[in-house]
Amino acid sequence: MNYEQLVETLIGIFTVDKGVVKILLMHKKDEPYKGYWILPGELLNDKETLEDNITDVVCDKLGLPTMYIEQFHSFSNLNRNHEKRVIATTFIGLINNITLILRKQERENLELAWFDINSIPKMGYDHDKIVEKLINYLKKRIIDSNILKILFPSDFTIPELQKVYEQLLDIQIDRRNFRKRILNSGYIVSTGDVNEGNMGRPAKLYRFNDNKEEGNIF
Amino acid sequence: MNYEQLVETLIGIFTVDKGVVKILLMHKKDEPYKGYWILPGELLNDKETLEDNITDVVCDKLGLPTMYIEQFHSFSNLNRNHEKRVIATTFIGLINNITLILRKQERENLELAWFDINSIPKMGYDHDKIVEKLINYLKKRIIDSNILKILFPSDFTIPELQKVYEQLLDIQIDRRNFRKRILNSGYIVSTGDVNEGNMGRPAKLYRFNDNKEEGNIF
DNA sequence: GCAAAAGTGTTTTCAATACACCCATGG
DNA sequence: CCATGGGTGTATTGAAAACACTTTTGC
Repeated sequence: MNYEQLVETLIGIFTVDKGVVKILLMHKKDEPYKGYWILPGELLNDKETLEDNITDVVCDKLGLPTMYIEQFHSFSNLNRNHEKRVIATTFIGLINNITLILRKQERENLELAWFDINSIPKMGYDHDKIVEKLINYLKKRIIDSNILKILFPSDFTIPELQKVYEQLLDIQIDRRNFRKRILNSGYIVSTGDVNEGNMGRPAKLYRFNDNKEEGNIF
Repeated sequence: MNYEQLVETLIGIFTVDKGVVKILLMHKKDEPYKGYWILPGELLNDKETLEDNITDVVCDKLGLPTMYIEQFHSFSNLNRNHEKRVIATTFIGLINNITLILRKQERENLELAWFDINSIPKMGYDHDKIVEKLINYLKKRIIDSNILKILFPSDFTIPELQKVYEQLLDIQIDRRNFRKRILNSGYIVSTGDVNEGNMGRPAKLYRFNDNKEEGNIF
């Protein structure tokens, strides 16, 4: 009986771009699954923790800034990799769009792309199932004010926030009631500025309140 | 660089006994950590999944009936085992007291014991930290009606249920309001029987409603 | 001046809270 | 008959839901 295992990490990195939730995927250039998309990740060596390893993936391999990372599920089906047995410990990463844009140009050579979570492309290995579970997990976590704070940096509008809610929770909320609830909750405060340049009346800008402790909105 | 890893599973099995939440621990009979308590578990071999492995632990090693099992966190600190590098994938198991008692006698030779989660004994390895996180996780999950349904089989009383709530969520709830909320929610239904033989007025017995879909109480 | 999107106010409804009293059993 | 624990009812309060109209911009 062999007890030695290969362990890999995989990460689903999410961001919000104009009210649309997106995930970062890598284009696979070699066989197997050439041309398919996969989650970024790396084999774990015996001198690093899972968390160190995934931080490496994010910063060194992908060239992204440090971000909020949370461990998710470990997948161990025997046939998830057809060549050898590999256990995957998966992570969820969250980054706001502002921080992201600053670094975007640095790695144009890497085949990375953001996908609307409602239009996931053809995925290699078992990554389609993993992505599906990651998205479901994000849906459950989205009511956490800390998660929202990470995805929405200063200067977001209430309608933008509402769009993400409705998308992830798959519900429709009355605009006026949404506004009232979120403002009364004390989780967000006005910055005093407005969002000009779009169609219609400019929206007021808000940011999450740092003085408010973590909690569930809704 | 070595990529081969030892992976173990560990499980925290919880039950509720007369309104007290308890966890099942094993007494370690050999060095290291002889005399300390540890979580049940086993090394993973390369022909089984993590879930198969932990089911084996529960059924074959511990002699317990099949139960509800959920994967929790994977721990990979380099020094969590001082002899060699072992990654632990942990699980939470839930079983109700009724099912449990039926099998209790079978394995009196195994040094297993149930501990009130407020009186955890001296634990080996990093299991104290793992137990703490498992308990915190259970606290968050306890509002899920499906979790409660597993822990409370048919014929529980409302005060029993309330005790567990107050214990885990660390709150005090007015008896009359608790009763109203839980009954109005539709999650539980009366069995028509009463719980005789104790001090005071006999309590009515309830069970979780199978026709009610999963949701959060409170 | 009109379409598009954002903002505001009022009434209703329902559930959570606070609170006091009565009931059934064992000793 | 009394101590112990369980069950019932009501008034109040607050937050969520339902609902229509006004404001600011770009074209």
